[in-house]
Amino acid sequence: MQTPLKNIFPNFSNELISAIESNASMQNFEAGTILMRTGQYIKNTVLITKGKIKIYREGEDGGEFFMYYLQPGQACAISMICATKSEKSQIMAKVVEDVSVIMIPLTLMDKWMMEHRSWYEFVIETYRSRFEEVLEVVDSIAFRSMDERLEFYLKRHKDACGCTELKISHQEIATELNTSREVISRLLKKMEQRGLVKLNRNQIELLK
Amino acid sequence: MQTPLKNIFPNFSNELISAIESNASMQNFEAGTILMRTGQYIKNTVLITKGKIKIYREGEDGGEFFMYYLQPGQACAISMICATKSEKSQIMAKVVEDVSVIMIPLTLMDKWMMEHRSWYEFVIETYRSRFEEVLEVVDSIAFRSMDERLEFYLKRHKDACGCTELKISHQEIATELNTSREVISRLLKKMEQRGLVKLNRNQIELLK
DNA sequence: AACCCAATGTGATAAATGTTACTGTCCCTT
DNA sequence: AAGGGACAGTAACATTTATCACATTGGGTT
Repeated sequence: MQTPLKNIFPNFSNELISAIESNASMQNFEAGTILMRTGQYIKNTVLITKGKIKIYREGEDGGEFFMYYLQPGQACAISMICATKSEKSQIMAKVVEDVSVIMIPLTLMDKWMMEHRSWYEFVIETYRSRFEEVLEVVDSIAFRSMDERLEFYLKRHKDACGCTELKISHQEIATELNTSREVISRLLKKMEQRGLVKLNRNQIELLK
Repeated sequence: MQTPLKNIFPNFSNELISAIESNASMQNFEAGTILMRTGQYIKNTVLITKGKIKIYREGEDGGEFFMYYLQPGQACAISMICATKSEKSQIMAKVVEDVSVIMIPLTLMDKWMMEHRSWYEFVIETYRSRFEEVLEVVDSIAFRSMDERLEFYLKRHKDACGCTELKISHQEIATELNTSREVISRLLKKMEQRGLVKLNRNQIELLK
């Protein structure tokens, strides 16, 4: 029933795959589970083999600002970075689609860096791609107004789900962009008038 | 005349210091120099031994959004991340105080990860601290209004210069926060009325 | 069908931020 | 000393975003 690890992480060496299989534990979580909260200590590095996780930055007032998705074949960069020093998490991770994850203890994460070239490259590439993604998020809030940010948001969700119909409420979008529902409803209406989307109840169809 | 490398990078092993001294080149740049532009290919990892560098994210419209400072004992995380794949720079780096930097070729940056534990730890710690700093920047723009962002900005500049008198124009602050001078002038005036700062020409004195 | 409730639409208004225009001040250069 | 230019103060107005109030819609439940 399980997809072989080699398929999900094609760049991992066979030795690394063996090491993972004999040392790491696989766990499953249902949609809605909070995998990690801001401030919690990180004890494992997390690899995703199935499902989807959303990463948020939490505001002091309870805001949940959407940062990025984690998907199969990816790892949580924060858990890698913090793992080496057992630091506190700076982010919140929420399961949005039932996931299977591989938990790798801190000590191994560090040890494998020296032993497995393919692990080293995977970690570095994870850092790089997440850093870039976060920089794009900075762009979107630093330079753009809400209508452009909304389009950016929708595009990223479309890319993540691989479909054109997003099942998401205006309220949820508003929360994740740290604005209010009314603003999102109005901007979506304008986008509909421009022919960019088609609005249905609990669903946004992306036309372009 | 040179401060020994060991003083600036106390955690580097003696072997690593020797490797740096025999392989890397030291260069000096004057204040105002653009060390790296967005889109340029990165050929070296940069360590700072003297002076200060500011890192910006550039907007399409020419905006220069301030991200963080680089100071002696630190390295450019982007140059490390991108170095391994010779990627394009996602940021712009401007010298703000005459600097001396050590340029480390791509190949060595990567090679040393395996050979020198202290280099490995330095690189990982650089990633971690920069990632955290960028997340704080995200916070400031995602959750806070301009007056709080201004206070955050001033605090970071105070920390970087280690003094309470910032020599900076309102226009420069406005550019680096991607807003307009008038807004900054107004907010600074309010801060002065609240007793947080004292305003002089080309200088802002931080009182608290 | 009658009802409930979450989701959405929309107008009115407030607050924050951006823009324009103009003034004054200080410093440097000539 | 006179002129020019960068810097700063401020008023008036425009735009964007946030907030409040309330209406409407549609799906599910009883």
